[in-house]
Amino acid sequence: MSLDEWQDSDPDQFSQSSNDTYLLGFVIANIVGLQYYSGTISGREMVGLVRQPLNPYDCNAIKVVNTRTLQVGHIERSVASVLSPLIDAGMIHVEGIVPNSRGGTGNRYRIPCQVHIFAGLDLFDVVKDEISRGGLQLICDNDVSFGLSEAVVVKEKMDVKYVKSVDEIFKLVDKNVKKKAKMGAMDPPKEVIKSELFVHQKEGLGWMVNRENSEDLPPFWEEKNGKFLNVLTNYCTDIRPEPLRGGILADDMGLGKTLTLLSLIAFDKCNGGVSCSVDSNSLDINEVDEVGEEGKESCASSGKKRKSGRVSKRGTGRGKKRKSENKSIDGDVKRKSLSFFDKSSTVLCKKMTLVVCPPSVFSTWITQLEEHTIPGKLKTYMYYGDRTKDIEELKKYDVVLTTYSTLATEDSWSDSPVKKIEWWRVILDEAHFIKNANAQQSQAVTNLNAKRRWAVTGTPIQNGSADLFSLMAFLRFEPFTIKSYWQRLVQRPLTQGSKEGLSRLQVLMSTISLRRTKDKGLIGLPPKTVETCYIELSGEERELYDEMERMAKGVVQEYIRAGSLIRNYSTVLSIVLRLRQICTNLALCPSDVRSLLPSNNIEDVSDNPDLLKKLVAVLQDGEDFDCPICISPPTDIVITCCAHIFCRSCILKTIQRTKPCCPLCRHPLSQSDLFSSPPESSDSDNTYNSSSRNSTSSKVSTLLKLLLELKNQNPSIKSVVFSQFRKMLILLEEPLKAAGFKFLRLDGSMNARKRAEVIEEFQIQGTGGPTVLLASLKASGAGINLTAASRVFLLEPWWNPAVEEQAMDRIHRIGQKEEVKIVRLIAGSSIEERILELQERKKKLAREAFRRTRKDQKDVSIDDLRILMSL
DNA sequence: ACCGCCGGGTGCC
DNA sequence: ACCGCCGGGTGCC
Repeated sequence: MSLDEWQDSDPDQFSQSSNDTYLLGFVIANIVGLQYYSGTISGREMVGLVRQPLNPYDCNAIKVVNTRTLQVGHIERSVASVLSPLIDAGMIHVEGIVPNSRGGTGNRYRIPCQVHIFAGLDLFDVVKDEISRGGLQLICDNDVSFGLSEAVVVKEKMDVKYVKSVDEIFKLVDKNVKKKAKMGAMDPPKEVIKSELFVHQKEGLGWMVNRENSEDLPPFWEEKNGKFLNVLTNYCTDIRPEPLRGGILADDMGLGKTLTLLSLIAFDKCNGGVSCSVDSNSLDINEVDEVGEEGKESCASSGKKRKSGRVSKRGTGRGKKRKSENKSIDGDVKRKSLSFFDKSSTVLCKKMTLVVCPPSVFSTWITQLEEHTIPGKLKTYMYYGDRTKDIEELKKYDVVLTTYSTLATEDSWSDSPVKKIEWWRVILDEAHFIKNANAQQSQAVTNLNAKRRWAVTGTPIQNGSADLFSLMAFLRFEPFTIKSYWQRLVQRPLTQGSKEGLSRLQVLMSTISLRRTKDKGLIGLPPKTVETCYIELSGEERELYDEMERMAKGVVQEYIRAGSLIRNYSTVLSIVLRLRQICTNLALCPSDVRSLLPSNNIEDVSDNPDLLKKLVAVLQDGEDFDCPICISPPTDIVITCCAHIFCRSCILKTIQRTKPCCPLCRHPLSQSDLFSSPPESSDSDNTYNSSSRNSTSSKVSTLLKLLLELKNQNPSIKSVVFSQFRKMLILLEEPLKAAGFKFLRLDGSMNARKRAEVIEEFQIQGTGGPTVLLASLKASGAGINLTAASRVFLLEPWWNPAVEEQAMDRIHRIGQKEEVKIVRLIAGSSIEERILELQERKKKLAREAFRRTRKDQKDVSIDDLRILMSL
C-alpha cells in the first residue's frame, strides 16, 4: 500500500510507548565538583540525572541538576562509566535522590547520592551482572522472586483499580474555570479585533491574559518564611521561582481557539498594559526581563540576548545584585513598571509572537486573521525556513507563522533567525503534535527563546499522560523539564495507579490549563444528528469480498497462532485495507486483488528476469500444468529460486516446516526464495478486471441517490463527502458530473494555497455555487472551516473514532447556522460493521486514557484484529 | 636511590 | 580536602 493510504488509514498505528520498567535497586554515588556549580541541594531532595555524551572530558559524564534545573555537579566518574553504557543502550534509566544533604560525612565538594536504577523485568539479571562487573554495589531486595511478584501486583492494581478518566483529570479544572474565567472575562481591543467574541472566548482571553501577567508561584511551590519550597522535590531556595507565563489552552475543537489567541496577540499592539490605556508602546518587556533575570540563579543567555544597547537596561550590572533582592521582587517590579509608564517614549522592542502549527492549520490562521482583525494591524509572515531573512527583517512583523518541521530542520542551524529572536510569546497550535516520540520537534520548540509559552490543543491527553512531558518541557515547567522528575513524580505514580499521580496531574492541569467542552451548550450550536446507512453489496462485490475475507481470516489466524501477528502487522493491515476498499469501491483495489493476500513478503518475479523467463516458458508450455503439491491447476502461482512452480498457499505451508526445502529438488527454501508471478502474466486469474473498469459501486450509487434526494428537497444545501481514499474522491467526480452536481475536491495533494482557494470557493452561495465538496480527511485537518455545508457523508468508517469526530467538527462548529446531519455509509455484514464495533471500544479506551501501556496496546491490537476478522 | 620518605601543590566531568 | 593523589626534592646514624 502507498504511504498515503497508510497514513490515512490510521495515524496512530505505530506509536510505541516504552516498556514498563521497575526499580532494580540503587547504587551510592558521589555527586562531585559541587564547587564549580551554582545549583544547591538543601535537604532530602530529588535530583535530576542528565547524560552528557558530548562532555569533552568524559563521554560517560552524567550531569546532576536540582529542581530548578541548575547544575549541582556530576556523578563521579567511576560510577558514570558503569551506568552510562547501560543508559545509552536504553537498558536502564536512573533517578537520583540525595538522602541527607550535608549531614554526617558530607563536605563542600561532594555529596553522596542514591542512584535508583530502573529496568525492564527481562533485563534485571543482565543489568545486575553489568553493575557488579563494574565494581558497584547494588542495594536491593535480595529475593529476586519477591521483587518480581511485587512488580506483577503493582501492574494488576493499575489495570483494575485505579483507572481514571480524562474527565476526572479535568474535574478540578472545570471548577476552577467557573471560578476564575467567569470573573475575568475580557473584551479584545477594538482597534485590532473587529469581531465580537463569544462569552466563553472572552473568558478564555481573560484567563490567558491573567496567566501571562500573574505573579503567582508555579504549581507545587510554597512560600515559607521568605523561602520557597517545592513540595514535590523538597527543594528549598531563597530565590522566588519565576511564574509560569502561559499554559495549555485545551478547549474542545470548534470553540474558536484561534480567535481567542488572536485577541491575546492583539493586546500587544495597542498599549503596554493589558487593560489600561496608558500610551506606552511596550513597557512591560523590561519589567518581565528583569524578573526573569532575577528569578534565575543563572542567566547564561543574557550575554547573547539583543546586542543593541537600545533594548533595555539589561547588562548594566543589575544582575550581579540579584540574590539580595529576591524577597522584594514583587514590589520592585511594580515600582519599576510604574516608572516605565512615565517614560513611555522609548520603543524598546516589538512584541512578536511566533505561532508554530502543522501546515494544515496555516490557512486557518490566515483566514481567521482576515476575518477577525482590522486589516494591517497584525502583520504576519509565513516562515518556511528562509535563511536569507535576517532578524531585523522578521522584526517588521507582529506574528510569524511557521511549522513544526521547519523548526525541527532549522534546529541544527546556528544562524536560524527564529532561534535567535527573543520572542515575546510562542504559541504551539495543535500542540499534541509534539510528542515524546518526535524528539527533534519537541527539542526545537522547547529551545525557542520566549517569555510566554502556550500550548494549544483540543486533545491534551489524547496519547496518555506520557506525551504531556513534551508539553511540560516546552512550557519550561520546572522541575518537569527533566524527564526523570516527570517520570518519578507524575508518570510512574499514575501508571502504577497511585492516587498521588492523579492528584498531581489534576493540580497541574487545573492551574495551567483551561478546557471547555462543546457539549455544554457554550456556543449554542444547532443540533447534530448522526445516522448510519447500511448498504447491501452487489452480488459481484459480495462474492469478491467474501472470498477475500475468507482468505484474510486464514492468514490472520495463522499469524495469531504462530504468535507472529505483530511482526506481520503491515501485511495484515494491508489485507484489512483491501477489505475496506472492496466495501467502498472495487475500483480502489488493484486489478489483481488476490495477489496481495497471503504474503507481501514474496517478491514480484518481474525483477528477476531469469526466473520470469522460466515461469513464462512453463506457463506457455503446459496447458495442463498442475501444482505438484495439490495436484490441481495452481492458483496464485509462485516460482521458487530453483525454478519450480507451486500454488502460493501450498508452498507457503511447506516452508513453514522445520527444515523447509523444495518438494521437487530438495533445494533449501525460505520466503525470500519465492517469487510471485507478475499481475500481467497471470491474466487467467483476472476475473475482477471487469468490475475494476466500472468506477461505480453499491456505495457510490447509494451516495448519489442520497445526494439527489437532497437536491430535490433543497437545491442550495451543501454537502461534504469524506473519504479516506483519494482515488475514491476522484472516482466520484464522473458520476457527480453526470448527475449535474457542481462540486469541488479537497485533498492532500493540494498545497495550502490551493486548499484555501477550494474552501473559499465552497462558500459561494446561490445557484452557481458548488453544493458538494469531496474531501479527504487528511486535507481537512483541524482548523478548516466547512460550515457552509450542513450535510456530511462519511463514505467509510474510520478506524479511529476521534478522526471521524474531527471530520464532523469541520462542519459542526462555530458559524454553523443549520442543523447538521451526518450520514455514515456502512457496507452491511462486512468489516465496516466491525470497525463500528471497534470504534465503541476505542471510545471507551479513550475515556480511560491512562490505561494505555505498551502491553495494553498490543493486546488491543490483537483484539482489534480478532474483532475485525470476526475470529 | 631503577628505592622509600617527606611535604607542597592540588582537586569534577 | 582535617582527605587521596601526584610528582619533585631528597637521602646514614
